[in-house]
Amino acid sequence: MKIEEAIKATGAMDLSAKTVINIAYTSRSLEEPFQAMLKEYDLSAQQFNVLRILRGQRGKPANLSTLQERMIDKNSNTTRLVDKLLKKGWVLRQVCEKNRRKIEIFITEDGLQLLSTLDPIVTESNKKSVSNLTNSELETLNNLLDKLRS
Amino acid sequence: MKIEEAIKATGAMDLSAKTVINIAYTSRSLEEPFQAMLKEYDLSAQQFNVLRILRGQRGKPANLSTLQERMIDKNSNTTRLVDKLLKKGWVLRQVCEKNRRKIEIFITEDGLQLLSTLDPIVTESNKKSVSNLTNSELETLNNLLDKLRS
DNA sequence: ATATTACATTTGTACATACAAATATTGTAA
DNA sequence: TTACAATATTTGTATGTACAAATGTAATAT
Repeated sequence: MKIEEAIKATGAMDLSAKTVINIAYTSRSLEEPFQAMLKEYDLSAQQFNVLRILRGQRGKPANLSTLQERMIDKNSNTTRLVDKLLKKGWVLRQVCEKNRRKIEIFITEDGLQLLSTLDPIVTESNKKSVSNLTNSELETLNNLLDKLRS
Repeated sequence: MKIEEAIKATGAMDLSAKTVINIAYTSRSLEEPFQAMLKEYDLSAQQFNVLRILRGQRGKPANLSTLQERMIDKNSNTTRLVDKLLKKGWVLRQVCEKNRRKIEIFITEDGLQLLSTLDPIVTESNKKSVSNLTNSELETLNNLLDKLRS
């Protein structure tokens, strides 16, 4: 469905506005079902994002600023986000010995286990999300988005 | 910048995952400065979205379910969102005479005035957001996003 | 050594969001 | 006409988010 119909726009939209809205709208339409799925595992999208970043560290700890830097949705309250993960036993938190201002955050075995359970579900969800486009179209789309941000 | 670099991914990402993340990431990168701009006018992105939908009604009232349906970010609490706009004098709310379950919401003159002030700023912001792409690329991008959602 | 500045995180506060339950109104069927 | 289901919105509660101020630590200059 064309974006104008999707949002039931009244008048003609200029190309820039249309594109900006299309990106936001498409993003939301993908996130909604994904977040609903995560919720069954007591995870928010942000928490999931943090767990994946921690797994990507392969044993190396991450501190809060690293997490913030890499998160898709930047948010000043990474502390409380990590609190939630800690309470559920999916991460560990300890003061860095070399620089006691820093906090080192690790993913736990339970956290890794949870991600393993989610991996196939997430892969399937992603595949389904983009199944209307061919690989070549997906490559084009990624290139355009990369260029748009550059 | 390629999305893998932007989020500092460790391993290779499959095309579906990459695309889904690219859309979310790009969307956020456009929203952040836009929301910061709106904030100077004491508006959230959602509130702005509602005001524009109401203007699009050209005098015809909208009820809550219409608003919800058309909003980019679906949200079950349109009531409270409208409360905020009401408190700032940008919308009016009255019970529908024909069906007293329904609430009719209108944009006020002040609300229209605010949007008029914002129009050129928003247009400029949108133009700047997508200035790295040619018109032809923008058309392609919109088509791909439309197709992805279809 | 002491003061100053920068850094990293936490906390307070206000606001936003999600979802379920409650309320009120309308339409329909027995 | 009463009861019941459907519709539209509001409210309660829990959780999430944004930003400024506070805290604690480290590095640098005086």
